[in-house]
Amino acid sequence: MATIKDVAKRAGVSIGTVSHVINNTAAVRNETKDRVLKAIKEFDYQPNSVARSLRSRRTGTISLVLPAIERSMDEPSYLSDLLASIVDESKRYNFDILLSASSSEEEEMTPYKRVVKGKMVDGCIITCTKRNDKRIAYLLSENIPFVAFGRSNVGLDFPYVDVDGEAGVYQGMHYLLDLGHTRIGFIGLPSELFCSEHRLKGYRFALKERGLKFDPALVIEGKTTQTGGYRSMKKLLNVDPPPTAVMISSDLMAFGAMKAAQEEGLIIGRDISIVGFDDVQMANNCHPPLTTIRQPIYKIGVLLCQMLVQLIRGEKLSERQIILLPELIVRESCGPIR
Amino acid sequence: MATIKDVAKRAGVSIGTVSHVINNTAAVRNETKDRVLKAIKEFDYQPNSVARSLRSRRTGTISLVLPAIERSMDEPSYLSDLLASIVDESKRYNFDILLSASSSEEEEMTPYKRVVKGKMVDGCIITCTKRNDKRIAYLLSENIPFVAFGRSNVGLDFPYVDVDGEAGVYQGMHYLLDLGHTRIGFIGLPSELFCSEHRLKGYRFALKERGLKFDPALVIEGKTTQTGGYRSMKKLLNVDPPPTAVMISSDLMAFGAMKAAQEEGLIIGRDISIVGFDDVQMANNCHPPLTTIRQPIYKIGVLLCQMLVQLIRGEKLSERQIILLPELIVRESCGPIR
DNA sequence: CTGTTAGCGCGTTCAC
DNA sequence: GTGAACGCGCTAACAG
Repeated sequence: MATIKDVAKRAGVSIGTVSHVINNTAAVRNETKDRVLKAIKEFDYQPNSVARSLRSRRTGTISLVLPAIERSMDEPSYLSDLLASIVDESKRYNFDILLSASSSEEEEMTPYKRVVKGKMVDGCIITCTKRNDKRIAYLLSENIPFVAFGRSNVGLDFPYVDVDGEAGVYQGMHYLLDLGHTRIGFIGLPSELFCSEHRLKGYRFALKERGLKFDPALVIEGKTTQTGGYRSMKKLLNVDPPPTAVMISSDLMAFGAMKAAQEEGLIIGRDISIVGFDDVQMANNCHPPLTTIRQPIYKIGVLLCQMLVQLIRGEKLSERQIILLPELIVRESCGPIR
Repeated sequence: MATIKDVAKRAGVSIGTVSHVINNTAAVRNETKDRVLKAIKEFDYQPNSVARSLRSRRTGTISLVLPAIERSMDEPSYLSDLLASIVDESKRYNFDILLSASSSEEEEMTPYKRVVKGKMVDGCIITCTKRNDKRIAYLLSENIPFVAFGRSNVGLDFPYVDVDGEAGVYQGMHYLLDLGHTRIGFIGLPSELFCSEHRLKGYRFALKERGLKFDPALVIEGKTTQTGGYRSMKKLLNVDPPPTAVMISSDLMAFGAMKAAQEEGLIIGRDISIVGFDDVQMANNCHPPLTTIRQPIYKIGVLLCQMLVQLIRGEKLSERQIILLPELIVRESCGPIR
């Protein structure tokens, strides 16, 4: 494998000069430049990025650690969509993405220490923020550029992009209430996820506003999987009397819930109304198409990237905390009370 | 940031000794070892992976370049599922995944050169193999460990895992023919994808076997997106007479096709039968659930990882080329001819 | 404009 | 058992 030395020798110049023409870091006479370029071409020379990173302290790589709680990416959750947009956007800044998996909840910090402190990446994006999220404190203390998708309860100032989950759920509830539903179930996220409480708050607030009383039997906390949604829905349908509508905290769970309802012979949008949260791609492609609260996930990925890149470049963020408003997308999974 | 030097100084030993205790590469007296370990803990020292990679010529990272043809990962194609399994499996070998995006068809090779020749990764997985795939020749010539998901027509011996697309489509066709369909459409993949021809072959073969003649009007080549499937289906439904069943080369396209058919007022499984290919997660969750040809994608990801890791370790592959048999999964998107 | 040189942080001989 | 010294390939000062 050719190194910069070989190129220098072939071109009859010093390695410094070669470096300069590669990085355009100093003016080089055209003639010499051409010789260098020619040598580079001849060897099909490619600079060793590892050596380059060691020297320059930059890797051109962003870390994304997949949370253990997500059971990796087996299911079409928002995470796939987010990753898609991050991949797209990071490309624009010539960053690659280093995907690591945390094996378990306890070892949650291991990949961060290895990847981040080991200097394999210039910064990282964290998702799925939790209450008392250890990662945030760690990254702040180590002074590593990072951006979070989601707020947290740690009393720390850190850059994030989040969606107003309370407002989102409130919109969905408003819609269901306007359809005449009064007995509305709620399938929530695991309480360790910080966003779970916002969504629940939106549910309670909408209820309260209409003078409806909060019935704990109608509120279930499920795992963030299709199976989690499926099971939660089954439970909800066994409540007496069962809800006529259900607000669900993620589309993924909503898909499972739809399946559960259909198994019970219910026609979704007629016998039972369902509102999801996320608006993942598939929400528009299932049958019936799912009415849901759209997180502008593509935009979120774009913002996360842009902010992180700014941070990496040492620029100051114009907006350090961004909260986006979600939007109700009406499709066909809801109907009026009968 | 603490380096190995700091640790050595603190422990009152040389950096060589520290290196030995970290890598367990020589016997160190227990007492000294403890001192080193203590110093490591005190500094929360983490070896610099970049320096380590430069020296050892290993990065512990696998490359996956997202093909430009897939329009990244915006849609729930097999790629998401494959990535999920690769992430899971690579974790078992302590490999991270470097995700890069190729910006355009012409610059297809750029990310490979940069990432692979730049020594950022120990090996790579390529997907979406094409006819005359340049990447294969390149990686072979550079002697880089790699494994492909998919065969190619290049007359080269390279390690791959693939699915027998011909047999898969044949199974689907067999099923449709047994339901009494004789006018069966086919939505194929872009012909640049090498697997497109196998699938078409399965279609033609099944037809021929039953003495049915091949009607070019019923065969459409679409982009591998939902929109591609949607458009292809619309075209197919405009053929006179339209097909009563359609064999589609990917689930993603099938989802789009289902939408197209439903828009025309057709009941899928009654008015028109649809068979997909892949069995992505959503195939079981759409309505009606999609009858499809299952690629054992999780297993494929696992095999790809295992083979690549073996290659990286310099071991010989027991099986250098693996072709898996797909399986017909009968759900509800097909019905008998009426 | 071009060459020389000093590290970046670590692993690895090879002495001791 | 332990330490000194070299070099992985490159960038960035600085000198000329």
